[in-house]
Amino acid sequence: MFRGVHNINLDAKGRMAVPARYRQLLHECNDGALVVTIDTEEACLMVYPLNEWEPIQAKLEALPSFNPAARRIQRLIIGHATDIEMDANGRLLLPAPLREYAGLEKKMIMMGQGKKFELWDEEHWNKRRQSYLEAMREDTQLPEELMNLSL
Amino acid sequence: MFRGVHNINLDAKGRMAVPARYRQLLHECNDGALVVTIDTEEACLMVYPLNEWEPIQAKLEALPSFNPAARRIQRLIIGHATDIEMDANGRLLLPAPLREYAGLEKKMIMMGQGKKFELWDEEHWNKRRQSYLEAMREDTQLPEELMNLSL
DNA sequence: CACAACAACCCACAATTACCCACAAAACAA
DNA sequence: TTGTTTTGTGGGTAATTGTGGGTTGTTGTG
Repeated sequence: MFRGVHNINLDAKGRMAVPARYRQLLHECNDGALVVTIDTEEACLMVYPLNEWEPIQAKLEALPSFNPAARRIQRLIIGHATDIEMDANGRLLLPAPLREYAGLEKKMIMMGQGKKFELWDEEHWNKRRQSYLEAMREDTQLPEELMNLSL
Repeated sequence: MFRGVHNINLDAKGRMAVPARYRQLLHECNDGALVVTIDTEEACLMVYPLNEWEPIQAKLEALPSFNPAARRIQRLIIGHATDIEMDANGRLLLPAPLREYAGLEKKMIMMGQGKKFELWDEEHWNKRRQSYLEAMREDTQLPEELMNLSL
């Protein structure tokens, strides 16, 4: 289970150093094999350990082929999903097309989200966080499921 | 299971280099034998390993012969399906008529989609991707199967 | 039968990537 | 503090991969 934020720098080759505390964990469960893909609603990337990813891909593939919305999601999410591995130094090389999608250049944010990580451009995340906070304070109309949530 | 995007260049003879990571996989399961055909909804091509293709063709052939829509699909999909093989350098020669159908000239996209690959003209895919993303961000009315999907 | 068009095969070079090593910076211990 | 270990960063090099094109063989056409 991943959680927490980390400020990470991308180097000139597009590599990011995974925080040391996660390295052993990632090596243990999949020998460092991960899958990175795009988030379709936000300009950010999602990173899954391989074993967490596989059932997701299976579910997406099972969607009906002639449903346009399903095809759209398959093309976007499976289409962008790329296998990556940590190198000997605990770094991940993020594919150029995905870096471009999320606007990742140097300063970025790595955020634990349960079974996956999210990667954001730092500046973009700061703005988005701000707008999320504002939305929370205005929104009186939360969905049912949330109204009953007790933190 | 195929996934991920790759930028590929077609050479003057209409050949594309398969990304190295897939070559061994393709050789192992069918000795590099593939089937390429058209996608009827989009100007793109679909490439199947031979063993994945065969049940699909069988299913299409089983459709009722007197149903005009079925005949249409059979003619389009089976009609355009062509056997191809990787050459010694891991390249595929794409048949000229299919290249023309998908508007493939030089810069193209190869996209893993589960049991198959899709081939797109780069520019065409970029436009399509953009429209997919816009649809994702607007669509409030997703089909049932998708509403409950948790990624 | 001769020719043209095309496809298969081969080789060689260019470009890119993966792997490795070395150092800098930070964290921790004594 | 000072020394020691861990973590983060940069970049060189060798190996792999991508690209172009020449030559030979095959197929179809006039």
